Amino acid sequence: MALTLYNTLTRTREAFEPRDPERVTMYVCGPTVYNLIHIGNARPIVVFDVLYRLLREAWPQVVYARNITDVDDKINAAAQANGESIGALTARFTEAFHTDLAALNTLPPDVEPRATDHIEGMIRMIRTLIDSGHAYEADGHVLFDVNSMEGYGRLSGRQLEDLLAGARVEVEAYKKDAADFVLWKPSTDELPGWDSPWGRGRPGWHLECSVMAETHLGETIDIHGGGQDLIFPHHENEIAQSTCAHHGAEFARYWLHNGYITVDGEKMSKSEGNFFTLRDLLQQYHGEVIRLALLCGHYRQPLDWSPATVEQARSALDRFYQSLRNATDTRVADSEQSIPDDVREALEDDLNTPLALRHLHATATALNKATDPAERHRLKAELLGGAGLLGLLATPVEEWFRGAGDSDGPSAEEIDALIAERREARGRRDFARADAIRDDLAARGITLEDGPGGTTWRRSARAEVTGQQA
RNA sequence: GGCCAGGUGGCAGAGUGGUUAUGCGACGGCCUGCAAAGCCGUUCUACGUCGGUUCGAUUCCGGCCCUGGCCUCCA
Repeated sequence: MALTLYNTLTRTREAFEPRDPERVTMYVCGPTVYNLIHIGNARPIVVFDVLYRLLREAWPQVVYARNITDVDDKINAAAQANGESIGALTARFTEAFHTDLAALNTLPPDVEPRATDHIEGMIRMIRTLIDSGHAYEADGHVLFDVNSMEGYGRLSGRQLEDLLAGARVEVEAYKKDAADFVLWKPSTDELPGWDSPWGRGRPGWHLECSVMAETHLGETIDIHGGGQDLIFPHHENEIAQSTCAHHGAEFARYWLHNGYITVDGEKMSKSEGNFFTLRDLLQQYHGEVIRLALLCGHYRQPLDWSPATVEQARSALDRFYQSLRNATDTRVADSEQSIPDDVREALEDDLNTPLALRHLHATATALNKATDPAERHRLKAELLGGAGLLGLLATPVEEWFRGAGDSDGPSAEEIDALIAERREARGRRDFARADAIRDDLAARGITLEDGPGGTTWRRSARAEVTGQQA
């Protein structure tokens, strides 16, 4: 497989070659579980899910780790604000995270380590860093000494002097250098804490990822992914910790970062408040619609989120599903699905999902046109296989059309009865009655389609219903 | 101030040194009792701006303008 990936570390596209072809490793930064994730948080999950699927096509074993951060000051604050225990809060939002992601048809990672299960490893790594002169204890804290490391700042492309010049935060007096970051900090009795050689305390943010990657994937991992906003300081600091703790061994060979979701051109972020939670979006749209919306643009480009973005994704999916619905004459077993070369090649080219979708559209068009049974079978198998690599078209066709839109419309039983009545009316050539039934259903959000195999129906998209009423 | 992305047709969004992206939308036709879906065709002379290189640039180089981001928690 000729996979090319853009590596943030070198700022170039590179041919991907796993360190060990028998065991490809990928680590993606997961959520801090203190609230519901928003669509911006979902983007990397979906993007790297596609990469995971692609890698699994080419290599026998891919180990994908995605962490859960369940110790963090934001968690402490949220628990206190809710009057809820920290354990209950993190359990609740971990569960919510899993539920929301399942709706997006993402594969579970092979390992989902939790920070609180790795405290021992963190303490061990801190000790190694202190012993090797890369960390120091000061005022109850343990800090990483950025000046002890050659090449600090390489990933984010910045010099220590620049960091100082731009520092907007008051520098703690105990830091030797303003850029030094916390590995361990003291906890009060009320806060979560663990005993350590430096007293009862809790880990700094960046440390957990270094330790969990080491524990589950080894000292050197192939791919490390996350959103662009993690490049600095999070990933920069992970590199510092891991590289120094492993005596210079390379931490991650390919660094991948997805672009932001924006709203009206501005970055979506929790602190700005301009975000949509995935939970809310799932109330309005099928998970596949949201998934496709995320894949409509290249992963490294910003993606502006608006109702139009999602409606467009829905239209595209309707088209794909319609194509499948028009091809019920040929059955494709799961084992018969095949990935078209052009779709695979588009994804191998730094995950060019828009180009892959273009090929999928061409496949759908060809399927709509094809008359030869063998060709129809092949095209349907390719449409399903190609879409499957993107994690799409996973919903049974009838469920797609009948379950879409508002759920408070007429029931399937009522619709079927009306269709039967209408068929009878059409048989009598009583078109006035037949059309009345169809118009009545249309007004209630149901579209009828008379095909060679009889009449099928679909729930109209919400926007269409609104549009007709307006 | 330092650093980094990006500016493509009505919208979304790939890509390429010379030949159709694609989807959505709009318009016309075929099909249909009429529709819907599908198919065919058309539409918008698309590539921020000014120079340069070139036989030829949206595509390479440089200046400029604009937008967004990072330098602080953030996917």
